[in-house]
Amino acid sequence: MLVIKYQRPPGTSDVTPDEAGQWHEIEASFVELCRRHCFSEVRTPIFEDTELFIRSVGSGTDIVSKEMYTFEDRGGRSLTLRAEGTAPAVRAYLENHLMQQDPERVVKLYYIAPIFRYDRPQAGRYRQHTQFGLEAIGSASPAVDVEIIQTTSEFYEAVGIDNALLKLNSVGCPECAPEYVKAIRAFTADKLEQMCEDCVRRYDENPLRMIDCKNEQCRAVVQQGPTMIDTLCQECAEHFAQVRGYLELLGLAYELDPYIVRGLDYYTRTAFEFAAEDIGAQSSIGGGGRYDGLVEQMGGRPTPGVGIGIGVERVLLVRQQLGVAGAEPARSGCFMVTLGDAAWAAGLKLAAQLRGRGLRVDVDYRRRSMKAQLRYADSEKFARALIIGDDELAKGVVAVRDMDSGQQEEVAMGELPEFLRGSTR
RNA sequence: GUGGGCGUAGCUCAAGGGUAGAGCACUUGACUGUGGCUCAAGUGGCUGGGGGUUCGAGUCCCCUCGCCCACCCCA
Repeated sequence: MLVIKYQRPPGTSDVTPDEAGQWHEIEASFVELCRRHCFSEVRTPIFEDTELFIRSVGSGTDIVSKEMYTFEDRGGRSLTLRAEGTAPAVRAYLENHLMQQDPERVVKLYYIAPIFRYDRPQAGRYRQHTQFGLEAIGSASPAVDVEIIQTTSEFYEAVGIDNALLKLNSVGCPECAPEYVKAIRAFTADKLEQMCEDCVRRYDENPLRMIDCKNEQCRAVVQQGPTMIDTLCQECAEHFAQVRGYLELLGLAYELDPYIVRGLDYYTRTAFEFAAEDIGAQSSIGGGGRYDGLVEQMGGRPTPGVGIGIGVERVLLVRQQLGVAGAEPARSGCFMVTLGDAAWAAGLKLAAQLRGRGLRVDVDYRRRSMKAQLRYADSEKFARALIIGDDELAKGVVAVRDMDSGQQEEVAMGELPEFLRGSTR
């Protein structure tokens, strides 16, 4: 075997020509939905000031404490490869004054961006992955939460995913969230001996993590206890009720899941996640929520916001699992089949001319036999073979062969662009 | 970061101490200028890498790299 000297870094992947079509397909679906819903694209640098992520995501989170790709540049700045999509979008919102002096303007942004996290790779989890993201900054209206959810839901449907399950929760605000922490601590205090080691540790360090523990015994305990929804303050409870009302108004199905905890500190109120089955342990194909304190925390005026990140590689996994992977590419374009040196030269010239007219044309640089050229034209799904040999040259024609039907006719060389126009891209 | 499984041809997989194989794909031919079907032949391997045991190692042992699965975490 070929000795391969260099390999991709762990947890990264190449999108090969075979797969690129699928990427284009789902990117096009996403962009089209963003257009309909009036989200505008924002493109931010692939790295940011390290502090941006620490301050927004939270220094205690796994992302910040052990998953960031952080490095120092030659000027001594600490930079970090984009670990998350929301913080850079909010930074760009503030830095470019996208609110245009109207702090209540609803700024709807989308991005398609690689995200980097140092983690142990496994199916559906990579060190570089791609997120399609939506952010709506400037409004606290629960209808905005629902538009984010709706747009995402429409996206899944557009790319053939019909089994995405929306899980919904509210994590409250800085007023009421601590109440829940107190409540769950109080409830579990005398039940720790029934719970796993991790949860005993979490009791002190991060009690919220106890509620999404997968251990069955822990679940049994937690399910008897209070839920976040029970301890919401009146404003948060009202907001959440309205989110649910809008979801119902728009006919969006969801499942209440009081055990969703988001791993980033900036989330407030609405938290949601889209889950798909059968792609392994990493079943979340999109997740997000509201972040009403983030803009202010990053130096802006108090401004509410809500957004989502969609895991593109996981979307592709689900499509593969469901068998909806891209349609067979239709036959297209022309393959130039030439015999002999004079025909080869004429073919090159003709190919250039046809490409100038917008047609897709390739030639056989290997100068192989006619049989080999036709076999190649067939296997590469060309719609037409343009055959030129001494006979055709003498008559000033090209034999145009339809690769589906096998029908062939001679067309005068000068009339070829006209003949092919529209019929063969 | 912890535990477990797996790395053999471009792809999917055989061979479990004694000459590395099959199917598909690719190339060529049967068909002197006509693809898809059929038949035949051919190209293609330092068996992931390094070390060890042995007369002899895909095969046994150690190290290493990578992939997969679970934990954890997240999209």
